[in-house]
Amino acid sequence: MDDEEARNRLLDAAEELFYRHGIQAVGMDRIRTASGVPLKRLYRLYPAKESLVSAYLERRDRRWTASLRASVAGAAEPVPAVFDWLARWFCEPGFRGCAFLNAYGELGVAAPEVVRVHKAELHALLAELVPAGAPPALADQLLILVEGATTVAALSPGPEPARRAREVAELLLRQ
Amino acid sequence: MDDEEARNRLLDAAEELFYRHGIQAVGMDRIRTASGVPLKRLYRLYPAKESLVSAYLERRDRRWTASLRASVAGAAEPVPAVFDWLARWFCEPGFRGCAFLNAYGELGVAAPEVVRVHKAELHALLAELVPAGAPPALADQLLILVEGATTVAALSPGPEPARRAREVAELLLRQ
DNA sequence: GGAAGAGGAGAACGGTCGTTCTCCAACGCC
DNA sequence: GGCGTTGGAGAACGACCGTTCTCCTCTTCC
Repeated sequence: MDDEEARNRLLDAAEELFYRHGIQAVGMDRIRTASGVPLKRLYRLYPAKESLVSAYLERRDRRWTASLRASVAGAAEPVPAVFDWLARWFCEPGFRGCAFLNAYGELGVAAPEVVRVHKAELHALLAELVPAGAPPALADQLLILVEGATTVAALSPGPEPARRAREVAELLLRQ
Repeated sequence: MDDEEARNRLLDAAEELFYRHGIQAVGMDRIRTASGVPLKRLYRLYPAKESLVSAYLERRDRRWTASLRASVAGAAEPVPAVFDWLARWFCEPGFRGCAFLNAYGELGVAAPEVVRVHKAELHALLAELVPAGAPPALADQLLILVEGATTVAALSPGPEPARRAREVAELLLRQ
């Protein structure tokens, strides 16, 4: 097992455990057990828990954003496509809301920078999708719909919040 | 200091510390110091940290819901009044999003029951406010707007998310 | 084959957690 | 005043945390 595979295993274990149970509830020893990577190597690759947490969120941010962009890129109607993508996300087993918001709620000001970066990226992505002549507040309103659907789905998973938000978004686009 | 005042001091300290720093980050000793209530009495009134956490959230739920209901009760347009109330909440110093969602994100399935109860109450309150002839999905959509505005404001406090959500809600009501 | 180094397994360390216990001062009752 | 009870202050306890260290087993190079 080379360092790259060790990193993958560590991030897989960290993502599974941190997302499901929260960050403070999961100890480094549990990540060692789940990943099979010895503690010594873990601390060589990630010198402290904080850096493992940041790496977990950064990898998740890259995958999440890339998946959403890819799904929207080929769509005839990009804004509704965002909510269709959300509906599929909400149905994934183990879905438990936005990992970045969960981390921010748990860690507050101690949350890693990538939380803010992730939300700024999402806002920028939505701003790219709105038609050229639309009012500038439209991207903000779409962001509220995306965050609201995600939050509602966190407590009662399933595609319905995304469908309801999509209806509202289509109404906004027709205005 | 009788038991009732001790309880008030404990819940004040718990609310301030748990909401600001998260639940797991705050130890019982810190609550003792902040409240001035001795550890022995703390454990007589709340036999474990878990019960103090539940009591903190339950008191917050009662105050939050009562304040929102009172503000909406006297309004000519109840639905927009919800968002005006949100705008004032988002401007309070130390605002850091919904305490119940933060607790759920941190504790997951171990979160106390009051988290679910709080969200069900909010949905029921919104369902009372929609006009009689409105489509049944309207309350769900308003809930998405409320949660979305709260979530967006958690990361960048201020009244704007509530104003943007209010515009969308008014558009929904006109449909 | 033997020396030297890397890497793994897991014990150990200091600190902090939730919770309990010890000790003592203050008070009511006779 | 003497005595039993209550409650406060804070030490103590066992468990677990993040992190480091020890020890041993392999591999590699000559």
